[in-house]
Amino acid sequence: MKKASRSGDNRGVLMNDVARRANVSPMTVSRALSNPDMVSEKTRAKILEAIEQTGYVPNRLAGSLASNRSNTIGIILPSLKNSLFAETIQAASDVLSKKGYLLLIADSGHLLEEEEKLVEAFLGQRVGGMILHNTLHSERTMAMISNAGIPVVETGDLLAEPMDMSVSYSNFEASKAMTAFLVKKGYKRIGFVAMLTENNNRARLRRDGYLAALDELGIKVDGSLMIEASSSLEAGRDALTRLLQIETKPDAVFFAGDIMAAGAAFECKHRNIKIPEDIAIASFDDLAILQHMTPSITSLQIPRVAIGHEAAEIIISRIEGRETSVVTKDLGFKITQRQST
Amino acid sequence: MKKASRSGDNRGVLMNDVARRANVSPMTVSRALSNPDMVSEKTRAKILEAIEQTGYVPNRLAGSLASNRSNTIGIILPSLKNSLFAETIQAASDVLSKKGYLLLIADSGHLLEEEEKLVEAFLGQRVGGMILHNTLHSERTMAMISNAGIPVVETGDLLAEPMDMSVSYSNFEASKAMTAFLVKKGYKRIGFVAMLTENNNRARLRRDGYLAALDELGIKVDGSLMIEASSSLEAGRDALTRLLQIETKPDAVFFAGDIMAAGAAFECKHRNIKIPEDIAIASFDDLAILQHMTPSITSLQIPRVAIGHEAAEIIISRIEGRETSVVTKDLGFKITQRQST
DNA sequence: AAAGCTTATGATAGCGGTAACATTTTGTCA
DNA sequence: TGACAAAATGTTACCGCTATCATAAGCTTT
Repeated sequence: MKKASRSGDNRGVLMNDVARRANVSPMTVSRALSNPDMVSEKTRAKILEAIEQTGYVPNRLAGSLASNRSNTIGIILPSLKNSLFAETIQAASDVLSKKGYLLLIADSGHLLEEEEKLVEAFLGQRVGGMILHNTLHSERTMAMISNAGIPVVETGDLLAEPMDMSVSYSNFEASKAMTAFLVKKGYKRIGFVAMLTENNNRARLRRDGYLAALDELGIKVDGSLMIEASSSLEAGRDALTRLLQIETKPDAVFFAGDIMAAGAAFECKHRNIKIPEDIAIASFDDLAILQHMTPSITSLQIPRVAIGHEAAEIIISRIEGRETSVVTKDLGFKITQRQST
Repeated sequence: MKKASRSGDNRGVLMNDVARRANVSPMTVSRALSNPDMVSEKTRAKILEAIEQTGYVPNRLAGSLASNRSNTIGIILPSLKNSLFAETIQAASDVLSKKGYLLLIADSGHLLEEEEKLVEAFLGQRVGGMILHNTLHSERTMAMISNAGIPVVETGDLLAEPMDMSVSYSNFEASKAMTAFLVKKGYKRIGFVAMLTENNNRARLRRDGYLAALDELGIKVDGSLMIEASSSLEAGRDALTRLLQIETKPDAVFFAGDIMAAGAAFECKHRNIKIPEDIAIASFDDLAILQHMTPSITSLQIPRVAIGHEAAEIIISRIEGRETSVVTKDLGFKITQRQST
């Protein structure tokens, strides 16, 4: 269409154009935008009018470059497929956009090296801070982050020694608590369905919590009651099916991963197995469907929204210079007993 | 901690440092990174080594500013709360990150003025392209976009006259098809639960599709069979309850919004209403749970993944200069008949 | 009304890269 | 082997904005 010559390109309205129109220097325009109080009311009005008239949109790349400040925050999740992170993202996004920050999002597909690449890309983009859901990182990832000196929050699990900051709940404690809850309810053979543990520390911690609870309560662990499954309805159905095939069936199953419990419940209905009479079911997460199902399903409420919220808040605090002594913030969890146990 | 003086600040390793270490000019380093073939193999090796040693991470803000090219794409959704967009986001993200683009994400909360602000913020960030799910925009939004001259894809509905490009399916046709399907199945009084139509063109189009089908098939519309509800399980249950209270009850209900049908199915189970004997249920979306429920629920399959995929592809094509003649791409839909009808 | 402040605005020099053009090195062929 | 094109590298200016310091304008104060 148009010649692509450097000088000829219309790159749009510049701060300079606004300045000329308002009869001030570009610097004053800059101030009017980022430090309104440093500019007299009259001048500000002139400038705003000029902006309006010209349709000027400040170039934040240039701004960030010059000021060495950025208004983007990066978030890396292990996956976007599951809706699970939706609430967290939304919460973070709410807080951030309210304060004028933009959210860069990416998923690592549970791969450490992919996370590494993404961290590098985000740092290249000079994000002001990062939220990482995974708590397991490559050496280089950690080196790059510590080198960058930006605030970073890890949200996947409560960390005693985070790279920088940790905002979460304890997967171990949560899992342990639910297991103990089931034991106290009188269940004797409690099955455990873990998420895939490869590269997923949360999955391991949940499994460890289950084991710790049994151990503490003096119950012998039966390996055949423990299996792994991916996070999906199908996997949940599958897992249930498998557990029903072992010699001495479980009287309760604790699904320590996303939406698997719902899948299992569907499978029970399908097979006409009564919950909780024939088998009790408990879930780690607390998706809306779990409480709407018949019977409703006992589950652990994870502070998804709070995590997004707090992570964003804490990063902003740090970016804006408030010294946050907080390094680790435990947002807790809650067990909601429902009809399934 | 440290003095915050401009010169004193350690802003990290610069291209210059790498250049010196590799005994070349910065420009050669730049080329080695963005146009490897323009640099001799030997030099490239030296440079890569220097980069490795120094841990240099190119500043893309500076790069984008100088080259007037950006590696970020923005996506604005009406909401992140529902998981609904997860698949689309993931699909887009996959394509984009594979090609080295980063995804900026934000939600407008179904508000046109919020969308406007976000578009401005994205343009300020000089995104290379944008994906907008909403198809209704403020005047200024459209002005800004046309002015920016970047590729923009609207994905919420198939548009005859998109601002720039449209990648989607026809909400109207889909809704009409499902309604016709129910009619053909022999249902006489088909209830319709719409999403909230305010600021939501898709909601209106779906309603219009329902009306058009009835009209075409010579069925009189009964206003009492049409209600609006927000997108949630609760709202679905509620809607069903309301429809069961009218004098002449519907024998089928078409839920034209996200997850409402699942809510309705739960409510039926709760009230011991048989599906499809007492009432048939059809859903607009096709979430995994719908096919796992008992009975499984007839629904419309929306090309969520394809939309994200294609939208991203087409934007990249345009950014990279390939002239895409495509303006509107219809990805279609599919009705999956299940036990509920 | 001049001195002494505070407040508002301007001039200048980068931020860290890349485009465009200039120059050097290398390779090729008569 | 000299001439010349192609390939590799360097030089310079500038992308659009902001930090910093300098200057001008407004306000007290006595």
